[in-house]
Amino acid sequence: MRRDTFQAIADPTRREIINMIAHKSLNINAVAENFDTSRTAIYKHLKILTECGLVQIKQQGRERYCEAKLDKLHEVSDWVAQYKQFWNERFDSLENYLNEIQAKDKKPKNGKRK
Amino acid sequence: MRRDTFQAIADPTRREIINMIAHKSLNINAVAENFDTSRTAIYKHLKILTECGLVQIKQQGRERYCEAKLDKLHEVSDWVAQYKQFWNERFDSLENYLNEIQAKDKKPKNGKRK
DNA sequence: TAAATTTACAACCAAATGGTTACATATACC
DNA sequence: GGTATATGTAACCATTTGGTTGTAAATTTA
Repeated sequence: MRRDTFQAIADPTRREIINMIAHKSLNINAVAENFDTSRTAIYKHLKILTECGLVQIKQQGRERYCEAKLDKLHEVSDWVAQYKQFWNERFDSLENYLNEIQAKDKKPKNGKRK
Repeated sequence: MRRDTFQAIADPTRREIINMIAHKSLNINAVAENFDTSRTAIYKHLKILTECGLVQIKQQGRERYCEAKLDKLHEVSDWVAQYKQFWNERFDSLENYLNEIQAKDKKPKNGKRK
């Protein structure tokens, strides 16, 4: 079974879980309470997320706190960033701005040719 | 059946297809030749990608050319960007750099408080 | 027109996915 | 100790996924 970051965030429930615990660690029951599926179903999502390294679970008494470890999301960010030229709006204008600034600032030898 | 951008790019074969045709449109057979699975399997991936709006197919004689339409990837970019603070390295330094530049350049009224 | 090429798609299949219920275990609380 | 709470997990199920083979249709090309 595939277990990578892309597959992990493909499921909307898992994206919600990430969103939920990114702000504040929650124990497993607390996470599950925010959904109308069973605790077991959420537990399985959490297991997938831990297996992918996006969530870390820390025991505290009888509770397990789910903590978001989102470093791996940079893989997704990197992959998508390759194609930012294709939806050039916001991001593109940010980059253009940066390029302009750099041009003014640093006087690079050659222009924007790759 | 779910059919969204996140699910579309969850499959590594589909990510490869996107990569392949982002540079240059290819007809369906040409895409399939780059994989060791059947043409039918690739055809199905292409169907999913078109249903998600990431690929557009244009007929040209008996051939269909697959063209990448990657605008929708900004959904993924946006979602991931929320969490960039969590893997602060490269991206973070880019942003810091931009912030510094802006600070020098524009003298903003208030700092980085959101 | 006949043959080759390119695509569409039906029918089928094994495995993965996302869910359930039921039960076991571990810890906290009285 | 006994009970309540929090978690782990087995067993099961329907659907989706990603693949296959086989066949049909459309378009060139000879």
